[in-house]
Amino acid sequence: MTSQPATASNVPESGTTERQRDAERTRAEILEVAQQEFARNGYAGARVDEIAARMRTTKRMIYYYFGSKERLYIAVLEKAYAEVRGMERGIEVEHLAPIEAIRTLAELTFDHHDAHRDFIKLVAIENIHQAEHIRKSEALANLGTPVLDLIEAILDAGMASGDFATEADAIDVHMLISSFCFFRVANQHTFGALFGRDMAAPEHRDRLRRMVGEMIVAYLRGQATGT
Amino acid sequence: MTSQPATASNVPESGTTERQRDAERTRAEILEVAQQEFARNGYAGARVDEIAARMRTTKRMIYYYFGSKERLYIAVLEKAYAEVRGMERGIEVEHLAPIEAIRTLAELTFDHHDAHRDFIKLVAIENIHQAEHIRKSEALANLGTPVLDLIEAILDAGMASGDFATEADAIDVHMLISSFCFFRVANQHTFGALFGRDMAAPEHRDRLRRMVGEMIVAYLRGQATGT
DNA sequence: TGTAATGTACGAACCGGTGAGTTAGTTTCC
DNA sequence: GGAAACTAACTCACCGGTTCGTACATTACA
Repeated sequence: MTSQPATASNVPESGTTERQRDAERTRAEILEVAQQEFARNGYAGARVDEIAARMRTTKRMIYYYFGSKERLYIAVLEKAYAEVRGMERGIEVEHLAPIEAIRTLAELTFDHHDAHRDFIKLVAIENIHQAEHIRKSEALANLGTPVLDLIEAILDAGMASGDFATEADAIDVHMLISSFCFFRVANQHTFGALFGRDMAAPEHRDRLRRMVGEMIVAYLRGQATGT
Repeated sequence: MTSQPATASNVPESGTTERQRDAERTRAEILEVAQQEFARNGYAGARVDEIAARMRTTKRMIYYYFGSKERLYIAVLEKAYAEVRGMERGIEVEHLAPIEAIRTLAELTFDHHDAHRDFIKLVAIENIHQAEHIRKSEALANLGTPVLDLIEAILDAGMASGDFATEADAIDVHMLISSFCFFRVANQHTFGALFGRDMAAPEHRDRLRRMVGEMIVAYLRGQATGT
């Protein structure tokens, strides 16, 4: 049996020794490097030796802390999703009118995707594997997202004020926004190769950022004139 | 040196012997199985032995026909993209009014993504590898797409008739439509695991199909009332 | 002193790729 | 028409590097 490290939880407790804090730092460093390696090469393509080579630690320590390549990968996923949740909880749009609220939410989602390329790649990789690893993690299965409540509130306010005419579901709206932001980052390489347009370039990025906001606003206003 | 097969081109010529047609069939079968294997497991995760095991041919023959794992993968990509182009050329919406034309195009794109899961996965995989294989293929680099002309025409007609108020770029519009359709299929597993909603289930699929049409129409009509 | 952390070296399966020879369809030549 | 020559298509056995994972000894710390 492989022994497990002392700190089972990710939260550093108050009564920790210097030794434990060192170990926690090593753990975090492994996760950092592993995230890059997995994002760059996929699960099967990632090399444990390569992760070890890019750090001070040895491969032995990776197995000491995480037990297996798969558990390391799951730990990377959990950390990445935790960061996303944290970011989502930081969004503050309650003070805005519904139209501006949803537009701002869309643009912040856009920025968030733009700033977290590795996370996007991990999600894409995980989907290729049919989310089998996410399902193995109790920390991630059926997690939901804080933004959903936010969207729900904006939608309700918009319908009440008459700004929105389209009866929409919060998850659908979340998907509509996410899909655009996700696609631009995730598919930038094939898109660039096929259409000769680099969607990550500043001028395109800014235009597409405005576009996602206008798109969601136009959709929710909807029903302007009948078909 | 490894010898190359007789048929350098993919197009079966008229003066082919039965032997060559047999070989062509074997080639096609390899591509079919390889597409599944690559789509299921990614490039690094795919096993040449596994592809061989699922057919009558041996691994040696795969190397005889395609030379290397990478060239086989590229051949799979080329075939998949060729099918997409063929489908896109089949779209007929010129007889429709702009609004209905763009809505129909969006819904057909939706259907197409829904019906070609393997292709979606290949694109996702290729993007993880930063499209390095697509760039290695002369057949695929800077290819463009027939739909772009179609969208361009619809956009022009819509602006001329006054149905559309939003000045939009054809590539942007294509991306707006594609991103939604792509995301629903590509990310269905993580989305399902996180939100407990199976976007591939019939009831959701039908609603989302309508949604993509309404979204693009709403966006192009746009500018209903100022901010 | 006991336990957590770490270094070293290695095992064993896996996996992409190949050398070399064989079978059988096609063409050539009389 | 048919034997001989040619070669594309195919089989079999095998290699060598890679890669995840671990056994075991050792060190540093509480």
